[in-house]
Amino acid sequence: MIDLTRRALQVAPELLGAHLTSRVGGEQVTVRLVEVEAYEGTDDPASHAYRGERPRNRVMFGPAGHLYVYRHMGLHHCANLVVGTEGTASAVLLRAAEVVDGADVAWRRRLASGVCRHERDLARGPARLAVVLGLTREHDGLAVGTGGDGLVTIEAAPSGTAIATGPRVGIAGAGPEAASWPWRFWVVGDRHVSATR
DNA sequence: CGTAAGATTTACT
DNA sequence: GTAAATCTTACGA
Repeated sequence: MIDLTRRALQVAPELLGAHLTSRVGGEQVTVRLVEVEAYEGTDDPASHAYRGERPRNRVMFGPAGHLYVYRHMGLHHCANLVVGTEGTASAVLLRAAEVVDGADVAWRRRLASGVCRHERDLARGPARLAVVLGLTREHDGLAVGTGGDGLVTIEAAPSGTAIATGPRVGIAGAGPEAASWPWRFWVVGDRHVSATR
């Protein structure tokens, strides 16, 4: 199993290929993570925790293994897995995944709050992934189980997944330096990785 | 208290 | 390719 008490930069690549199961809302969906980004808290200009603890981001300052879910652009939700030790505000943004179980539920949720044509786009992008998993602000702070128990659980990937790295997406406003750091990780060649504009 | 900008997605020209 | 949707948080006055 993955040790979530290390910093995001170290945990993020290990989450690729891992299976995440959500039983939120009484329905089960399992995805295989194919794209994530690391955010390092108060030292990272692109992190929501950069300017210190706030009501919205307080979960990131807590212990590892909890969800940080935020609302973005009024309409969307994005989910992070809080890692690191208490007080570091380290987190990993879940950007894209492949649905491996509960596809019927995933399709229903996506079509209910938007449009989706291809299986490839089911969970391709952080907000889409949150929809598929049924996660909203209500689930901010929810504990993530690592032993198969809980509303949301995560299961380590078999090792050997080929990984690529690159700059994070959509953080130009945080400055050119942070925007250049290769803190985005994805599975090489996987079609479910999100498109970058 | 008012305003600006945002870890995005979708629709339209 | 470009813009609109939509609302919360954050920051300045």
